[in-house]
Amino acid sequence: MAPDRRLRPATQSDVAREVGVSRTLVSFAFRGAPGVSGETKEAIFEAARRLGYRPNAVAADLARKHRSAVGLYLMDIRNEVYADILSGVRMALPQDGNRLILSVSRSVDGVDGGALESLIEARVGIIIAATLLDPDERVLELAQIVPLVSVTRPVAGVDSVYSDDVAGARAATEHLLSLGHRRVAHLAGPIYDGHIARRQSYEKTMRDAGLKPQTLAADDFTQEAGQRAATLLLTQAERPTAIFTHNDQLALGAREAAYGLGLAIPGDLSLVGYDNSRTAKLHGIDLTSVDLHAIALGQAAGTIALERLNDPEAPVADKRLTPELVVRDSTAPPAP
Amino acid sequence: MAPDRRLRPATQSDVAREVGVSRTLVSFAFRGAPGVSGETKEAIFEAARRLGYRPNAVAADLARKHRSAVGLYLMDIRNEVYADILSGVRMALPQDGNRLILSVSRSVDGVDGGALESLIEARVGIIIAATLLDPDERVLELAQIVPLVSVTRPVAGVDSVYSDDVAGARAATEHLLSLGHRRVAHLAGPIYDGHIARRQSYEKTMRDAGLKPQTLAADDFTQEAGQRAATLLLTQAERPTAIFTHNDQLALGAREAAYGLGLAIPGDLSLVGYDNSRTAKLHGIDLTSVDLHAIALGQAAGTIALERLNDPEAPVADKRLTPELVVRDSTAPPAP
DNA sequence: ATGAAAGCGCTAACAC
DNA sequence: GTGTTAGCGCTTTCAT
Repeated sequence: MAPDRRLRPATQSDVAREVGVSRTLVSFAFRGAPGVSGETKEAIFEAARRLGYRPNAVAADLARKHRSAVGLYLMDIRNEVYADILSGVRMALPQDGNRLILSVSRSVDGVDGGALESLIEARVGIIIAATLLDPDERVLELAQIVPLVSVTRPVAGVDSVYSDDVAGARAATEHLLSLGHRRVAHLAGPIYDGHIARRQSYEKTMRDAGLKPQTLAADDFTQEAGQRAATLLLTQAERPTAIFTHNDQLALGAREAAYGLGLAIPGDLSLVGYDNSRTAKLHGIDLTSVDLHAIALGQAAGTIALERLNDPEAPVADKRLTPELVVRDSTAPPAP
Repeated sequence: MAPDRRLRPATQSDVAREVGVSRTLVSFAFRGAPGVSGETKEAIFEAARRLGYRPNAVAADLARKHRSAVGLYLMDIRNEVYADILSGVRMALPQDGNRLILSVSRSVDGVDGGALESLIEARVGIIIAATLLDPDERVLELAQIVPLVSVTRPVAGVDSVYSDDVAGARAATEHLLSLGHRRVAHLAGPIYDGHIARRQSYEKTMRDAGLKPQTLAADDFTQEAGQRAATLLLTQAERPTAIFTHNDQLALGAREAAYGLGLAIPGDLSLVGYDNSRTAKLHGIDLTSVDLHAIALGQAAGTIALERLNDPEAPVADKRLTPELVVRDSTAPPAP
């Protein structure tokens, strides 16, 4: 039967007392610091095991006046992109050493739950945030409180890792235009200052082609919101022959809306998403989508976070990756 | 310009000095403890705001010898079920008060990253774990180190909240049998002691009907693993006319495998998943699936966690919810 | 209503 | 190689 650690977890003092040495040695032993004889070390580990001692990383950070935990903020746990970013971040962090504390904003009910706040209170040393929706000034303020790496969105003066949304949205829009579409609509996410590059790039591309952009903002980033908004878009007098959406979830919603109205894809409506999620690849879905290389994004963010942790004075990082349009069967020339 | 808190975040002492009172009063004020005059309180909050003081929840926990953070372990961030559980847990936790620290096991690459371990090191007061794959004894050991609530899986002697997998798997299997299928296969997840109720229930249901069960374990819980395993299943001499899978991701993989082999669903193959995920509901996917009410599961777990935190001596909770089979177009009678 | 002092589990000089 | 001591930011008796 294991010792009952529930009442009072063993501490370094307990281990020290058990072995008959000072707390310092126990501390040194556990951190692999030099200056502990092999024998003592053995004895310490032995006693620690027996007592069920586990280092208290939190107290250690407090004493060290140095926060080793990295906080990862994810905007939307239901979006695969964020799972990929998490994966990437993990790859970049050393196996042990840095603890990773997660915090997600909206999960299904749109409840924020003070996700960022909880990271700050947990006293992480740095926050990797994907995706921040706040205005730039607010992000800068946050970065003042705790070092921040902004992922998927560039913020001047703050370490940023992102995909070139301008290029991605342009590629998507041009793909539709090159197929012969003229009434190409854009289904945007909710309006947030920091998240409008795709929309702007779409609108510019349309105007450059001499066409009138039509953007509709959904009230959320979810499939349901996409369905609601797309229904509006598709029941207009002159409905668009193609829709480019801010993300795949919105595209899937638009897809449901189209089928609900009896429209075929790509026969009556071409559809381009953004994220290149796993669902987009399914047989029968075959959604044309822009891949933003989320795993690479996460990896870069993790690396930058580590550097920032080690050197607060390092120059601000600004890393931009190039997205890639993946063409599938949801896009085709418009019906004649 | 905001004060630069990066160099040294303001502490209670700073605030106390600023106001000209003792640290104790600042502490009292921030916790709403009685015994601080209205005026002093005002002055303290004012100074705190000016200095950009933020309470250090971690240090507070240390001093209080009481851990207020609740840790949430999620097995698979790419599975919607876990996003729903997170939502439910959040609903149950009071807005402020308890910090929620997340930790996920496999994200995309199967890297564990010591997810549970990191929760323990973060010194959470209780861990809500969904889904633990370890054998019962190991779970009991863990629960010794820190109170644990097991979600989606019952463990004797440990607070548990789960869905009735036996009933769910039976309903799924019986549905296929009632359609007239006789060669019904089961695509299970990787073999873990704690996660075999669905498989066992399927096998029992088959035998009770006088049929021979055929179970194949995928090497992961992912769509890719499902596709690999299902390809094996479907290229046998006598291929099954129906497959019941451990979860929706495996079902989606089986779906890809079927299409890859030129088989129609449900014409040549009936398919039943588990989770009733959003993808299952998509037009063109229409996957028959078992809903385990993940949000309710999370809510119950959160409630139980709070109770356990307040009363370590409370009787062990065992809460079982009833799942529900949702029939869609992926199931039909077998071809004659 | 307010403050002094001890202590939470740990690290980090600095002695010996 | 080992021990002493003074914190880290906070809570909590116990005085005043």
